[in-house]
Amino acid sequence: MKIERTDDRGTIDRRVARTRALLQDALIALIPERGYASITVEDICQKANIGRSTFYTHYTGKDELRSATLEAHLHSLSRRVSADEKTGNRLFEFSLPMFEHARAFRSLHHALLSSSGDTIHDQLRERIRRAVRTELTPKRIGDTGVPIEFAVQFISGAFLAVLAWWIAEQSRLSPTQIDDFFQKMAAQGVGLLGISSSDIKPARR
Amino acid sequence: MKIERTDDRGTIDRRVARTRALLQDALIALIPERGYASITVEDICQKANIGRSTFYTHYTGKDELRSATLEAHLHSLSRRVSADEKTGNRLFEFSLPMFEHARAFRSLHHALLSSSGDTIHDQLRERIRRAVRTELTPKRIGDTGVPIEFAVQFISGAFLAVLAWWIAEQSRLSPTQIDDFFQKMAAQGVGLLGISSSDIKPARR
DNA sequence: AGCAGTCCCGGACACGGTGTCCAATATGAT
DNA sequence: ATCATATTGGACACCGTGTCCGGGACTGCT
Repeated sequence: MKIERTDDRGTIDRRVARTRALLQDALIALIPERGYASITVEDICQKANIGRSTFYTHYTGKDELRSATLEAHLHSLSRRVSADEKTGNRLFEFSLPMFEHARAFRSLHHALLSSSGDTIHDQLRERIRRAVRTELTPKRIGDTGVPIEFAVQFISGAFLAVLAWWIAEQSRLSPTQIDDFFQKMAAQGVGLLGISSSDIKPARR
Repeated sequence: MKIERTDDRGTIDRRVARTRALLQDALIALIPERGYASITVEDICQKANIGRSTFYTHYTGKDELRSATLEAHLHSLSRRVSADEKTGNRLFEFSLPMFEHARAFRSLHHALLSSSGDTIHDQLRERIRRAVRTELTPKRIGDTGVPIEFAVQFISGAFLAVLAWWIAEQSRLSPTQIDDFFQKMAAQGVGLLGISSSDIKPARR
C-alpha cells in the first residue's frame, strides 16, 4: 500500500529524496499562486521539472502529495516540541512551538491551512485535538457539566482558527505574543477582554 | 454572471424552483453516502432525475450548487434569527438559533460541515466571523493588548468546531445545553472547568 | 573505474468527467 | 388555447487521470 522505497538498511536513494523534495516544494509554491483545487499533477511536475510518470511512482495523486508534505513537516515539528522540556505545569504546551514553526515555515503553513481540502484539515485538526485532549483529560472537572470533549473541540477549533488567521495576516505579531494571547483567552475567555459578566445572560425561553 | 431566472415581477417559474430543489436535495443526500469529492454532476442528476444539460442551465458546476445550497439555508436561518428579539444584552446571540437550526436540518449541516471543500468552509466561517465581530466590537477592551480580530477568530473558530462536532456526534445534547456550554466557555475559558489559574504559567524563556 | 541495480523520462493509451450545443418535446403562465 | 420558457437526451471536443513500457541516466558498491 505505502510506497517506501528504502533499501535493506533503510537508506533512501538520493534521486528519490531529490524528486520528492522537488515535488513537495513545487506544490507548496503553487498553492498560493492558483489555489489547491485548480492545480493539476501536470502543473506540479512542470514546476518541479519532473516527469509525470515519475510522479505516480511516488504518490497516488495530488492529495497524497499534500498529505505527505504535511506529515513530513508535522514530524519535524513534533521532534522539536519533544525536544523542549515538557514541564507539565503549563497548559497547551504545543502552542508556542507550533506558532514558532508556523512562522519559520510560513509559506508552507499558509498553503496548507488556506486550502482546506477534504482530508488535510482533518489530519491537522486531529493532531491538535489529541494534544489538547491529553492536556485537558487529567485535569479535574468542576460541576458545570461541560463534557471534556466539548472543551477539546472548543479549544482546538479556536487554536486552528487563530493560527490560520495569524499566518494569513502576515504574522505581524511575534509567536510569543500570539501564544500569550491564546493562553490567556483559552484560560479566561472573553472575560479577559474586560467584558463584564453582566453581559452574559441566560438565553431567552 | 449570476443566474436569476425571475420574470418581470420577480416570481420564479415552478419548474425552475422544482429543479433546483431536487438538485439541492440530491446533493445533500449524496454527500453522506459517498463524500463530496467523489460525487459527479452525473450522479447528482441521476439522483434528482434531472437531465445533465438542465443542471448546467442552473449552476456552473458542483461547487456552485453546494454554495447555493448553503446560501439558501443560511438565508432562512438569518430570517429566523432576526425574527427573535435582538435584546443586545446577551453575547453571541446567533449561537442558539444556529444550534437549533443545525439540529432541525441535521443532515444538511452534517453534509456541509463534514465536507470542507475549498470555498464552503470559508463561506460559512465568514458569516460567523461577521456575527462575532459585530458583537465584540462595541465592547470595551481592557489593557490586555489582545486585538479584537484575534478574539473574533478565536471565538468563531471555537464555535464552528463545536458545531461540527455536535452535529457529527448524533447531537445527543440539546441545543440549549450546547449553547449554554458555548456561552460559558466563551466567557470564561477553561477556567470554567475548575482548572486553577496556577496551571497557567508563563512560557519558558 | 566498472558493474548491477534502480530511478527517471517521455510518449502512448484508454478512461471518465466536464462543459457546451442543438433540435425536439413538455410544461407552466396567462 | 396559445405562447413563452424549461427540460431533455444525445453528440461533441476537451482535459486531467492513471497506467504501461523501453531507452537512457544515475547511484551505490566493490
